[in-house]
Amino acid sequence: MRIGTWNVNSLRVRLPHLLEWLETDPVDVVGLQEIKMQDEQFPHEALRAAGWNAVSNGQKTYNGVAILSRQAIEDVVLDIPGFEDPQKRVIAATVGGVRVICVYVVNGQAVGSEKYEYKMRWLSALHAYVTSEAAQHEKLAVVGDYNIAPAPEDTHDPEVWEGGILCSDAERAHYRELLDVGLVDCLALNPPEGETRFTWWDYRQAAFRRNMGLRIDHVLASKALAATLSECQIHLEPRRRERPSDHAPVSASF
DNA sequence: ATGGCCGAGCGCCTCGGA
Repeated sequence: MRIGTWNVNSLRVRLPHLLEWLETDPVDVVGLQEIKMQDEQFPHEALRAAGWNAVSNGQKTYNGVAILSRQAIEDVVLDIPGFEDPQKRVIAATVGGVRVICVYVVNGQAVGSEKYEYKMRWLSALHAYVTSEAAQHEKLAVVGDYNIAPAPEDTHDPEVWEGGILCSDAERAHYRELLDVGLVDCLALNPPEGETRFTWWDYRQAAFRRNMGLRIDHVLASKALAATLSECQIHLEPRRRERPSDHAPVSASF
């Protein structure tokens, strides 16, 4: 099974890119982030016509997540149970015996800001949720836009990024805590062969062409699942298109 | 050209993104 993740930055704008990518690359399940639309607007028909089932947890303008699968989608849970949050950032479902949690982690804006404090609280709640899910599902994948670059080499310029937002010690401690639940960072374990380790590039300053990026989109897999990990990919084709998302899709094969 | 982004909305500026 190949499991993917992609922050599409508006599904309305990116639907043609998504359909083309799904046709080109043999993923079986994919988590989407920043769909930026309500569930009523979700393009179920276009996806179904292309052979995809989908469940979404959407909201207007901001955030919004979804899971797409060729196989049947079961046991859907929205949000982090027990954590009060108006922002739609989490959706979970079971596909082919694998529990998949799709997350759009809070950005946090600046270290020490109000949004950063929200990010800290949010990550604590995610940790509790993932701990509980890991206890119930041997095969678990937690995929998404984590808005955390786990290590200095996950930024194009540590001089600029170290200690700042996405790279602070507290954010990285939260990330390690998730791994300590018994999850493996698939891209870090099995880096794809190719020109980059990054998954996001700013729209400004020709950052993609110059490979000035960050590795912030991750596929985390439970040890039982990671034991069968064969290949990871960062799909650069969609990032090269006209009017791209600023994130590239990432996938891991099990 | 060493750079000056992009999506959304009660839109023509502001917010949020990372």
